[in-house]
Amino acid sequence: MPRRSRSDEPRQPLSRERVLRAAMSLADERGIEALTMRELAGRLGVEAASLYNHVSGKDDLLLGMTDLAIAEIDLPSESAGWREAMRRRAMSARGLFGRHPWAAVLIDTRMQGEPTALAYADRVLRTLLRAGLSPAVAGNVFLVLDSYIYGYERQRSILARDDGGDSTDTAQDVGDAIAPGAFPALAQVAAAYTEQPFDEDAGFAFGLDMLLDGIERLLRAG
Amino acid sequence: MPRRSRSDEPRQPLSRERVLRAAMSLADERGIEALTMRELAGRLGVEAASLYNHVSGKDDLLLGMTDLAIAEIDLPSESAGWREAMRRRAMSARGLFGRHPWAAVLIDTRMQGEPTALAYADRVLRTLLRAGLSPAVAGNVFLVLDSYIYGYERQRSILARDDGGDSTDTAQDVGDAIAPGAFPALAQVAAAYTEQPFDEDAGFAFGLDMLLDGIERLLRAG
DNA sequence: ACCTGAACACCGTTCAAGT
DNA sequence: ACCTGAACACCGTTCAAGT
Repeated sequence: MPRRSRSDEPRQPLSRERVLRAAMSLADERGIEALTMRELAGRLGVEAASLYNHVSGKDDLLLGMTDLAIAEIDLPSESAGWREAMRRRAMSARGLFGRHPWAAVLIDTRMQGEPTALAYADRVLRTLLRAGLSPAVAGNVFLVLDSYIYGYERQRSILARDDGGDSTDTAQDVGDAIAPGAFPALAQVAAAYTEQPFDEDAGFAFGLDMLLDGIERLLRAG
Repeated sequence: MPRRSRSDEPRQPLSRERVLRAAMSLADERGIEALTMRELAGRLGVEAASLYNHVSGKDDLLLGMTDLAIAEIDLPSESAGWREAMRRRAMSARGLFGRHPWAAVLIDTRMQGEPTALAYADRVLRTLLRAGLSPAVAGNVFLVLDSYIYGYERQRSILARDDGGDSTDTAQDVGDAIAPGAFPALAQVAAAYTEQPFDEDAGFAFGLDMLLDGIERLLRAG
């Protein structure tokens, strides 16, 4: 018995595009671990086996989602200075993580030599080379910046996961969880964030600007 | 029919400790995705169901491994200066990732309020507070440093994964994969690393020192 | 050309039964 | 107290059969 597609939407033909978009929605709403071939097929009004006509397997599905996610990151503008370009792409990546919480993990684990990723890397490296860095240093700077951008999102999501609440709740929880006097430095920091909530965007910019300052000094020196 | 334990080792009684150690060995040798309850049980000469007498489930197993991994990171020495202490813990973490390739991912996804993790955080924060940072800034600095330390390992492992070879091979591959003239900046950087291999440790220290410089300036200013 | 139905080889986990 | 055997509810994937 064919499952009817939901509600009154006209039954559209399946396509790779539709499968990938549905997978992104499912991952957005229910988390990446809820994304199974069977669940995804159900949402599309189809059996799991049918998906294999449009993606070659789950790996290919995740790869396609990764590609679409990367495409959502702003490419650094050609005209702006390198610092503004790097800052914009960092902030744009953070926006992406907000819309698609699974994106950081998937880009980490699934990024391959897809055209979208190569084009993105080329644009970033071109900006750094034009700024005056040698090719070897430009590559290292790219690696360092991405380490921080993706690493911060991972750390942030860990801290936020402890409970569904904001950073004040997390700090409160940490403060409550530890025995009085057991971890004084940790307790002191937790107390500070209980009074004054941690600003995730400002906290990100704090480290990013340290790195950008370091690059700027490098350019002035050499 | 009971599976005999392998070779001529005397059959030791199972324990949480032995289960965790065997899980770490298995993950070291065959990768974290090869770690299944059934496979682990087989290595211990036991059925999968028996493991549940010593760990409450796979989550608990991964959590226990994470805890043991964190315990392998050197705690910053009490006597050394803050910069030396932060540098040493960063390098110690990189050594851990070399011994246990799964550690970075697991610490990212599984770290919780375990005593080992809390003790570690307390020690790091104490060092930063003594150096003269306010509690709120110390927390932010901790977050920024860990973002970079764990983020670098993730990026590094992605680049190294393309092939089993070293960075020169990766650069060669990237150079070969792209059509001539398609991604000129990327090609230029790839060419540079084909001539002169990328030094992963130096590349890590490059970004780490930028952050430490930033913290140092912060301390001097405030 | 695309979807279904049924199967396969795998998971993590539970639980009564053994010792 | 600890291990086994067998089952359960899930996975991703394959493939002959339908249309």
